[in-house]
Amino acid sequence: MTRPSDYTRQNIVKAAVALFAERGYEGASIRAIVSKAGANQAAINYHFKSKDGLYLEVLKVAFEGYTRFNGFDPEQLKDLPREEALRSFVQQQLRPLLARDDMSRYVRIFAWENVHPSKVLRKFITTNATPYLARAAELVRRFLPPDTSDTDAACAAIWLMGQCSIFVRNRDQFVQPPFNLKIDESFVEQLTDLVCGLALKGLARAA
Amino acid sequence: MTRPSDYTRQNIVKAAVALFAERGYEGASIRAIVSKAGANQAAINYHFKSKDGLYLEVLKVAFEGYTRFNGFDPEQLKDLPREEALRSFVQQQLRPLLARDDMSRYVRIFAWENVHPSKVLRKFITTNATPYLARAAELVRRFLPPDTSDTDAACAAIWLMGQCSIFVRNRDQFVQPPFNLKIDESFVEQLTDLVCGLALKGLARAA
DNA sequence: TCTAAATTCGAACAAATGTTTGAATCATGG
DNA sequence: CCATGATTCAAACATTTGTTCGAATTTAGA
Repeated sequence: MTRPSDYTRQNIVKAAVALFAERGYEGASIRAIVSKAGANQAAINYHFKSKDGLYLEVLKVAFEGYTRFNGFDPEQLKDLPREEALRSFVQQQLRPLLARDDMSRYVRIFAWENVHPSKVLRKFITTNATPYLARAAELVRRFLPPDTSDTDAACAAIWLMGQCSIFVRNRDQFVQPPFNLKIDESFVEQLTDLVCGLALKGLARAA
Repeated sequence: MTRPSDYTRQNIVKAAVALFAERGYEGASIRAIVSKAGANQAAINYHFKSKDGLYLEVLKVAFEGYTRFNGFDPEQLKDLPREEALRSFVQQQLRPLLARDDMSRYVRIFAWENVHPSKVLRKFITTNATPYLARAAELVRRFLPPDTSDTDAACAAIWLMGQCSIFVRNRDQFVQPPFNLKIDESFVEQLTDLVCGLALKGLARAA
């Protein structure tokens, strides 16, 4: 592809990521997006065929960026002692708290998708979340009795992720009053210790 | 007020609750709402002044219904042993899983508000969530060392609520494939045991 | 340099949105 | 029964929405 057209294309995607994250799919108009991108209105339909097409591209970018940043390597975790593997997992789950703007925008886009899943991502989740959850369940299972049912293991994995996601999801609200949490590296480290310690001991005692 | 006008008013609110829950504030058009309510389009502006006014009314109804159903009595919990108080709290947090349609709609409306807080609810939260979190922190504090900081206690309370909210929030997704959880009374009871047991042991060991 | 394709641009389109209007209908108290 | 206010209704309003169009401009290869 040519250089200048790629430039406006990237600009549009970048602006779209910001606006979709801030206002959701329906709340972000293409006029607002092209305005922020400094591009023409018809450029969206030219480059992405439609608003849906742009959104799909944004979802790809967000998912790719998120997994590359946050993705945990199941093979790597398998070689670690279960306690260290758990801590590594929790650490990765909490990592977006410290991430720069792009990452928090990706998180927000997925939060939107969570309350109103698009048909596009629904399939996406069905094929991608399953192995992800399965790996998390496998990790948790190392702490549970051998005869634990698949449902119980899945629930335990969800339970573990919930402990992290509530902080990641509501990060922006916790920073403001009345909570006033100062989210820096030291806080996240502290939080990792807290979550990890509590979850670990809970799991260990359950075993 | 007169009887018939109250009837259409209630119909509109009921339809609005359903549609705001399903599609969010912007996704639910007033034409769709009045159509579902079997009312005239101008009725919304007549009864609620504007779409914003209707939404504010819906938020009131949702919050009132939610707290009446889910609200926990701090005085009552104080008299219980800390383990029973914790279990009661978890039980209340998970209760919406079993609730009938109205309650799950309220939960969904708050989920929308969570990704995109309206100015209306932002103040609302600031004044209402604070005491709620404070009470939860107080409950959790009974398991923590006496010198635990306020921030740590608040984090522990958030941590506890996160374990429940992930199930309540994503209830609809967990029912469908690939998760296929069967959410009935026995499951919720089981889940309460799981969450409560894991959290309890985690907290107890931390103390 | 010249040509053909790729890209940008402003304008217009149809559809959907929240709101307002004024007449019609209803309920209610004198 | 009648008159006054409350309520409903269909229609139209002004905006905003996503999309399409054709001409203008830019880019890249011969």
